[in-house]
Amino acid sequence: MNLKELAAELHLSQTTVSRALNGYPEVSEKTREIVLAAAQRFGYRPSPAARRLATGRAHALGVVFNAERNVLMDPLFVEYLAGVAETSAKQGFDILISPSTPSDEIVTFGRLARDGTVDVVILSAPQTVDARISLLSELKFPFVVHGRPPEPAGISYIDIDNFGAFQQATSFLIQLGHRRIMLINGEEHFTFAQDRSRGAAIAFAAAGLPNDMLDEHFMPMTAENAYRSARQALEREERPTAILCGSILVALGVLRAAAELGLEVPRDLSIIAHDDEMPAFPADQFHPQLTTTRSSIRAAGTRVAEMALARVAGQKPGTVAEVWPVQLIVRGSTAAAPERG
Amino acid sequence: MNLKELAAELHLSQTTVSRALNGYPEVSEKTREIVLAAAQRFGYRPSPAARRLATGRAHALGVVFNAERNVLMDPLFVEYLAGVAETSAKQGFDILISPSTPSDEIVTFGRLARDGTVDVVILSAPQTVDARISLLSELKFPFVVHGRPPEPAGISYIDIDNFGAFQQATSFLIQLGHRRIMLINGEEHFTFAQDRSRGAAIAFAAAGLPNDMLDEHFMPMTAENAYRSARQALEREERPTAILCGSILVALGVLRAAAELGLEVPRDLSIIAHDDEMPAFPADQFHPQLTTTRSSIRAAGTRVAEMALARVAGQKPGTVAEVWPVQLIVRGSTAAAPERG
DNA sequence: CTCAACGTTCAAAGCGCTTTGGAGGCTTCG
DNA sequence: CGAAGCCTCCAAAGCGCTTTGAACGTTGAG
Repeated sequence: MNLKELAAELHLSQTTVSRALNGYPEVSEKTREIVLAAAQRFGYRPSPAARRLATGRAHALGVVFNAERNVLMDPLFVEYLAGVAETSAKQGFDILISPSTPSDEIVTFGRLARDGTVDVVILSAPQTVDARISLLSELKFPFVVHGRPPEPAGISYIDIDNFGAFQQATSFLIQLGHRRIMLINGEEHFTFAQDRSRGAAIAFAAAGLPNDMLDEHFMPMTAENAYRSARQALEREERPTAILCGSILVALGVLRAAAELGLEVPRDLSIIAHDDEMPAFPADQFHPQLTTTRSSIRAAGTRVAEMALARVAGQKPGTVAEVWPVQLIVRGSTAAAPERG
Repeated sequence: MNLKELAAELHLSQTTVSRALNGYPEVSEKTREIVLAAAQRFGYRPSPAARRLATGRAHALGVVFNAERNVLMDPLFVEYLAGVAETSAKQGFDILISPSTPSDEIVTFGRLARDGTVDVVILSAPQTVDARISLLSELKFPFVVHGRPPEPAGISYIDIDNFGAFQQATSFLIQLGHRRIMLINGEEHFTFAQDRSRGAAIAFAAAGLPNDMLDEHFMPMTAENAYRSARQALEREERPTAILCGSILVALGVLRAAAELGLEVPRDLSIIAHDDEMPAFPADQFHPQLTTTRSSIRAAGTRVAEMALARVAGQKPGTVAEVWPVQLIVRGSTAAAPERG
């Protein structure tokens, strides 16, 4: 059943019926009720395609799915998507996943923006030089960012306090007597990796320690990469006594390296990992339970979707710039630094 | 630039231009070339919304994202989605993710089918009694299944040989002298769990062993659940000497349980896990490296997307019914059963 | 009593594309 | 030479909705 038929059924014009259904004021309450009742009764559902054509708004929100990056980075993505999905569903917005390879990612964004298949896009994991942001800004296409844009002015974003988290974690380790600390960070070109790096550096500076005691490594945060780096570092004479891990997966690799070398955590090695709360890998289910800096990526997903929808509803870009605190949760993977041998 | 303008520019009718662009035969090669060149030059891109309205086809493929289920089940989902995304992108199909909770999942499917926002839906993890399949069949809405439908007749699906995989794995363990074998399976209502169960049972029967030696547990396949079950079982007097794991995550939990109890793998306990090839957790990066039954969930994703697109292109349902073989890869987590104590 | 103003409703014109039913020109064949 | 047939192309009618501009009755002020 379409609008025309419904209108005919009611002996009203399409105009009136349309307006009644969409809550416009220029229709009397009595008629509105009748129309709504009839719509209900006939199970009328407006055609999204027609509405889209007529209004020019897609009622959809775009997420670019960079297959390679996501597969590397995250089981996190599911959790994040769940958050996005949740709120957007509430508002009846569809979520369009546009696949892309790193190379044609920018093309994909361009297409999304011009095609009108979505009204707004969500952009994750911004980089220090981010062509996607430049492009969308230039096209004046609505977007919001999950993570810290390199130049946040005039951009709505939400991020967790990566800087604070790693500063706090590093300070904590220093207080425990650790001096040779390894940081297994994400790839250098991501802003979150930079923030974490700065956080750790500041903690060293604040303690009056030379920052060459911080052994920092940038890499895609997989368990395997982490394993390799950790193993190599732990085999050295002057091995680190603590390792800061960019994610739970990284911690997994580090734990394996330590186990293989007969090092006991936390006696011989302290570990702190950042935890985005993947339900599949609860930090407290490890052995030993992991000390973490915790923030919920799912909550971030819901919030970023809200922002995206607000943006569609007309909210100015740059209105929202939230930085969520990150909590240091001390569990069993950290201890005082071992005595000098 | 829209079709009308392009046509005017070329001094041709919209009809001709449209046909030229869409490869219809009733337009001369010469004109077609001119049109294509002009379209290229002006950067003309047809409006998806208009096309959708005119043709009634959405050029999109639906994946229902059951937040709760997916979050529990899988980091796999990302990998799967990557596969789907890959092929659908090639054909210019969008992917629409429809979130749902378990309770309104069926409503979501109904809406998708009736709204015309997608042309076909992909359905994963079919259950022994599956309301989604019933609904879509009844509505005569095109769909394809990833996994084994309870009643496969007239349904296009692709599945891996869960039965064969677990039969093979179980037989292998029996040959190694294991008798008390534990199976940590997925939830009972999934067809894949049933198939795996049957596979293991048949292996016992074939070896002339009573099947009460198979200690089978059904549960959501998280590391934590697995840890709990494994720990409990391994603490018993008559503990299992081998554990079959439904996924790599399950193996992770089992490994932890074994480590905590001081059991060495594979000396005291053999482990075989099913491996869907999550890049984040390569089975050969565990310690010890895991013996697995392997199949690529990503490849399955690409294939199922192909099927979905073929279905849209008019292929009859039930045309495709592929069951992919699963390979047993023997690595370091399996060994001969320990001597009777 | 007249006219302006208001509250409701409507007819019709899009939105940008596809597709039906011809129309015109050119070739071919009886 | 004329009719049939083919190849190209076109005008116009939708697809199902929103939205503009106008019309209609009713009311209230002057």
